[in-house]
Amino acid sequence: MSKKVFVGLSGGVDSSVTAALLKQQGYDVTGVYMKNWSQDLPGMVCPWKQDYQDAKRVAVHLGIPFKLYDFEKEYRQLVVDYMIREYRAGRTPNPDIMCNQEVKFKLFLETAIADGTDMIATGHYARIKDGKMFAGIDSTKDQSYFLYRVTEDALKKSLMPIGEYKKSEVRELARKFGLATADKKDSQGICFVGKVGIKDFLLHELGPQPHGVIIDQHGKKIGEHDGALFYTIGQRHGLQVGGGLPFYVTGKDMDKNIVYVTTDLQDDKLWHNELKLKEVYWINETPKTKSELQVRTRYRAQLVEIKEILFAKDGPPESKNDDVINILLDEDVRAVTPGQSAVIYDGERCLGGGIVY
RNA sequence: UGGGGCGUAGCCAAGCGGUAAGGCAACGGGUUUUGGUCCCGUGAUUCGCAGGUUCGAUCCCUGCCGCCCCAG
Repeated sequence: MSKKVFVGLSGGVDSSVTAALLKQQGYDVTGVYMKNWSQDLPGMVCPWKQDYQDAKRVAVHLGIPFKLYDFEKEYRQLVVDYMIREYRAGRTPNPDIMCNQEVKFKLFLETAIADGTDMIATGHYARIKDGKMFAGIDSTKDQSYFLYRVTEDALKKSLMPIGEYKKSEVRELARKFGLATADKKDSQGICFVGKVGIKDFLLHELGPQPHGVIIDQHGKKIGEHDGALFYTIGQRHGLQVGGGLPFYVTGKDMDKNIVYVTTDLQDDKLWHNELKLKEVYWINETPKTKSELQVRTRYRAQLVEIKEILFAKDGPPESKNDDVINILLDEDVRAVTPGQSAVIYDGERCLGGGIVY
């Protein structure tokens, strides 16, 4: 009897092709639409119904069973609340990483297993071999960055067939399979916030924030902001201040409600050759200190060579000793941002990573 | 109320007699399963105001208004 696999169908091309490929490979495939968010937001109608229908259409076309898992409550709690909490603390979270860690590869996996499947599958551009994770073949679409907090155990029960293909090939396959989603535009932005934009979403959730001052590299006040929590390190637009050169955010003081900026692209405050990470997670074994490793500080960014990893004894007060590390780099990296993730690679292999603090 | 300088789009800023550069911001679009970055596109019938000289003025002259600096 063939292996049972539940494929997360989002209504997009990638997951559609994932299901088609697995079926072609002889798996006993079931399509599952995860309903994580359905609420309309000011200026945007939530596309979940459309996505659900597209997912169902694909399932029907492929002749596979189709299910709906309603995770709205959990998603709100695990992903959205986390995101809001982080922004309030002045950090810049990555909700999609949290979504993969807590929802797709934990809640969905557990629910699906309990529902009788052997494995799950998703339309991620990454490769899994023996519980190890590797970058997708298409380096321009590689999504392993978003998956570094998925456990080895979960990976062993997961399939990501799309990781073996380039995006253009996936589109081609979709057409070949006759999938309705073949030419559907790629989704972007946080899945649920979508077109609205993070600032509008936070404004909607938290209401107007106290305004404060914007101070440049010379200590001079150059304008006012409408809430420090809306701004992130490295950010250029949205400050509403002009004149001469563009301003980039270099830091924030949440207590004083100050946003610091600079016009100097070489400003020391914009560049770092050391990363302090907390909540460090290794997918498999903990690597040796001085191996030849690389790190990525944002999605699709170039890998940067690591000079040394120091397993720190002290970290931020709330963290345990063994999940804090310092990474020394060979070159400077721009706009290292607290709350964001730094993901560690050994070439194509994704080893794990941590959260900048 | 002696001397000097300046007033060009929301901001910075070139032009100094020939029919308004550029940058920032903003807005629109593109890239992107986080935030951000990045790329492309869009602005003044008009140059503080009022007169004058000239074929023609943002550029020259006069007056007024506003601002800055030095000196009292």
